[in-house]
Amino acid sequence: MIKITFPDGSVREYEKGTTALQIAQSISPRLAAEVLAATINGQVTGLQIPINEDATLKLHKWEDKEAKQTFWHTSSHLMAEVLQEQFPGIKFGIGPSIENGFYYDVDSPVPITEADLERIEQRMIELSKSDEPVTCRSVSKAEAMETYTKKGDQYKTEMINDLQDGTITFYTNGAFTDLCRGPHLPSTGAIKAIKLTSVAGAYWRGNEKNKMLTRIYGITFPKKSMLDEYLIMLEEAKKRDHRKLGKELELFTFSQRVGQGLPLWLPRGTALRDRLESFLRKLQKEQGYQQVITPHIGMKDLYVTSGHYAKYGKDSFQPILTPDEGEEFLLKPMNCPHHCEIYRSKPRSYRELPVRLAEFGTVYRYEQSGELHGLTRVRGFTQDDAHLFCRPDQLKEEFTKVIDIVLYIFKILKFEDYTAQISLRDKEDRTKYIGTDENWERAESAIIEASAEKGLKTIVEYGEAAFYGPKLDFMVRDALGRSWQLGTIQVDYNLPERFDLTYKGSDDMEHRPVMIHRAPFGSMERFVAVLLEHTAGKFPMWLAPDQVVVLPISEKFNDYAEKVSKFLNIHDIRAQVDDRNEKIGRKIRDNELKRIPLLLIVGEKEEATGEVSVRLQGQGDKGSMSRQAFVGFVEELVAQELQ
RNA sequence: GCCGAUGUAGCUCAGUUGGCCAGAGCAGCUGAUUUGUAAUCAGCUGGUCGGGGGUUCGAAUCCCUCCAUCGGCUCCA
Repeated sequence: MIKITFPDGSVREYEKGTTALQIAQSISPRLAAEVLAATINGQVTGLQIPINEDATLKLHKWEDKEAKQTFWHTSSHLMAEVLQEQFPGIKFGIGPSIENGFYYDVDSPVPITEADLERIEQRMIELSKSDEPVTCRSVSKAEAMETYTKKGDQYKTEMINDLQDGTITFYTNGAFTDLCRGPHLPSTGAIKAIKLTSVAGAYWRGNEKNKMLTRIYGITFPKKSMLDEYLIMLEEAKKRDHRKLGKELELFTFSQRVGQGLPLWLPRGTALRDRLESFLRKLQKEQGYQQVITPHIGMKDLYVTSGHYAKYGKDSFQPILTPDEGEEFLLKPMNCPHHCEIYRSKPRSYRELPVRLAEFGTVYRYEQSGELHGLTRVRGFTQDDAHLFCRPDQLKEEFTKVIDIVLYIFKILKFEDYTAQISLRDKEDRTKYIGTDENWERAESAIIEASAEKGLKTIVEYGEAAFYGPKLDFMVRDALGRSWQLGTIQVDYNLPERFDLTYKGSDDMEHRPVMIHRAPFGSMERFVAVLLEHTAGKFPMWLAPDQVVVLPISEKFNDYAEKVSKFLNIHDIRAQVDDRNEKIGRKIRDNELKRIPLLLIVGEKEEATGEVSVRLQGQGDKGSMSRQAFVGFVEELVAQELQ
């Protein structure tokens, strides 16, 4: 007999070799029907695996991540079974579960296209109805190798090569057997709703030098209604796609003639961006930043000095040659070298540090064409950049103050779902990095401590640091669940060295300052994109390109509407008049769709009393008030938004 | 850059298997209407069917090529 300990602390005895599924059945048949995976002694495993010794056991229902992963992983095997049947000669790469569903990478002699997906889905449903058991078998490395060598499968044999003998298992569902670590569902019957979402190319093992395999994505659920819900959620998310909203709200556009990845900001988008910039400018001024302006190009030599040319020269727009002198210039891919030269423009004393140079600097990077994506990945963009040159002992404090700015922005704009990623050096390989161990340790601990003190939700990634220093990135998800880096704070020991930046210390000696790169928004483009999706285009009052639109009931009241609008403008409220010859209902509808936060309806009544009738976006009629009271109302709203 | 899909009016989209002067709704313009809280009515304008080349008596439709967009992969100072 073996003892099984449950999460609530209770212990039950079972016969040796009992499976988690049998244990679930012994507790209640209903539980057994709902449970999808188990964690045995901290290891996620399939319900069908016999337990041979005393163990702790946790059973997972759909709500648990472990259950979903198991469910989707089994789904990918079910899909593979169909693919093997319908595409003879097909070879399989890897087929894991992902955050939302699963995929399988395959190498098929016949191309698989989206047109095939529905047919594959149908067959998967058929197979799941027959509720095939999923069985596990341990095999020796030699046997595993032989199985796949016989098939001429270079992918699986390559994987087996990397595995330890004695740890290799095969999983079988129906006619399909796969090299797999598991875990899996006990049988495929639980997979009731299936949607194969897309086909895409993916390099074998993620290396672009390798062959490109076909990746088939899908998602499955235990119930049809859950799939329907998921698909509706996807539709909703698409409605907030910043590319769609940007077009609808006339914020930005692209032109093939101008070039791909080069956004054109329309008047309304520019108004929005201006508000964001002045908001940040004000915060920075409070923290002692100084605003600077630098040109859009710089001599190639500048980037050779900074080291960027060697590393990123091929990813930049190619050098511009002057017609006469034959000098080479680069469109600036970053602002740092220019700012370093500003630092160098005069001797610096320890007393004036930190020097904080800020610039909304537009930079150009030759991103790969396939990587461009709306406003989130472009070839020309404006960083809300600043470089802080400080003494090593000031590093942590400066770092903390930058975190404060980022957190303040997130708070004001109600970004609650973000994670802070701390990128540190690779633990094993320290040769990739420049700078002394002492400096690195100081910088890394400064970041870790500052993040902890600010109570950030952090994940630590080793080996993700830039070659010149560790960094802290703030990651936010877009409407479709894709993760984007917004704010970034990076420590840099490289550029001060390369540009020979110094300051005179209290000891009358020359010292090397530490540099912090930081961009709380990341870039104006990406930030506006994420903000658009976050707010679904309903910007807070203080940011909205148009805060108020005045709607006269008929043309007779255009003059009064104009008067109201002017009155509001004088009080720094962005207001316009919709004087189209349309019915009031029509004007309301159109302006609601444009996400105007406040609409003022004016007609005979209002003109007589000098009042305005107020409508809040999405909330309808709020009654009328005097013009002066309305100004107060707006000011109150804006003040609330900005705390 | 790579794999796959897509590209018809300013926007959203119809145009089955190649065959009358390429359509609709919205937007725009003109006129009527002068409106009280989410679409007033009528008329009109607007398209080298992404660009180029080819097949054919005939191409939005078939083929080639380039460009752009979308979904991924790789990359992201």
